[in-house]
Amino acid sequence: MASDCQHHEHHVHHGLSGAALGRALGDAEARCAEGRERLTTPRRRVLELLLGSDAPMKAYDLIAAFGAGGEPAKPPTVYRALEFLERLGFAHRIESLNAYVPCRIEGGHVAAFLICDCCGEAAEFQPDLGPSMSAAKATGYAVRAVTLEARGLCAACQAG
Amino acid sequence: MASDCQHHEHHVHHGLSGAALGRALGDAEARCAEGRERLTTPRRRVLELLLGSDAPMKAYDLIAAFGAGGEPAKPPTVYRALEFLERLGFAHRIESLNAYVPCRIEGGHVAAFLICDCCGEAAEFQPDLGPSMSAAKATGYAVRAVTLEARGLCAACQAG
DNA sequence: ATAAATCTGTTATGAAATAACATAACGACT
DNA sequence: AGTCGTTATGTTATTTCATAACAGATTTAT
Repeated sequence: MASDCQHHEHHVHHGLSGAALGRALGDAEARCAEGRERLTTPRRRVLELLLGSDAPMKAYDLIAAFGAGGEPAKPPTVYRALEFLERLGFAHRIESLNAYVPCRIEGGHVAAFLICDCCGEAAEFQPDLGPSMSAAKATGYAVRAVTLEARGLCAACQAG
Repeated sequence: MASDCQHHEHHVHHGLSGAALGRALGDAEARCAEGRERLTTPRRRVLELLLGSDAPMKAYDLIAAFGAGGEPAKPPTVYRALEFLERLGFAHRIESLNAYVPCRIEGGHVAAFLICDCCGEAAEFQPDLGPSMSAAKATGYAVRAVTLEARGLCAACQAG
């Protein structure tokens, strides 16, 4: 997390738990089945950890939290799971944080984030990239993926 | 660099040398003087390496290339210089590559890049972020900095 | 059943970045 | 010129992030 702030009371907590978490995992399972992909144990576990978190998680946070009894995972276990989750659109990597979040937006989309430098929250949103990318088209580039990360202060942290 | 391609003949080479490099360094020196900042020896050397390169450079590329006689720099030397160059707008970090480029656009601006996954070229351009960021405004975020990185294939690598 | 493909477990290593503290250079002021 | 506060550098060590390589297990299709 960034430079921890004092406004956490004001913050929406994104982490899922209980039935909501179960439903999200079930949805993921179903979407895997459609695509002939397998939500195996380590993949499911990493997704569960991401969905349960209120903030982006670092790879080594996931590694430490992986085991039910507190035993850490080996790094490749988690990195492979993250690779899978990203490929299927269940998770996104936030480059400027070296951290990961579960996807919170339905449907195929460009991932874009508003990241609070004070409390560490990362809010996913859907940018309208049409105008930005028309400049790119002119150069002849064939764009495959776009990363957009905006750093600043969330409403709660500005207020505090 | 990415998965090196065979089309390098088609590519524009961005690296400066000779008089052009000298002019660019002189400009930087002048801009520093205006802002009461100092383009010291290690800072100047790192900027020189970036300006002379045809592609984004990794920090450890810079570390290895730093010494005139082939002696590497110590990591903090280069990381501090990069921090300075970014702060003054002389260089940009490309998050999705862990690499750095000299700034190639005049005036204060948002840095955005088109990155070729084949040849490793990174073209800086000026995005129109108005529409994308109106969504952000609605959430109450105060945005301080924006990173936009588009991955794909440049014109030359599509052709080849 | 068996082959091909995919996924996992494990060891080890490589790459990227920073912490901490000592020393040196600069700028402003008297 | 001296000296004080500030800014920059030098150096050692460590931390953080990520992947290579290969053996073994599991799944899927035939």
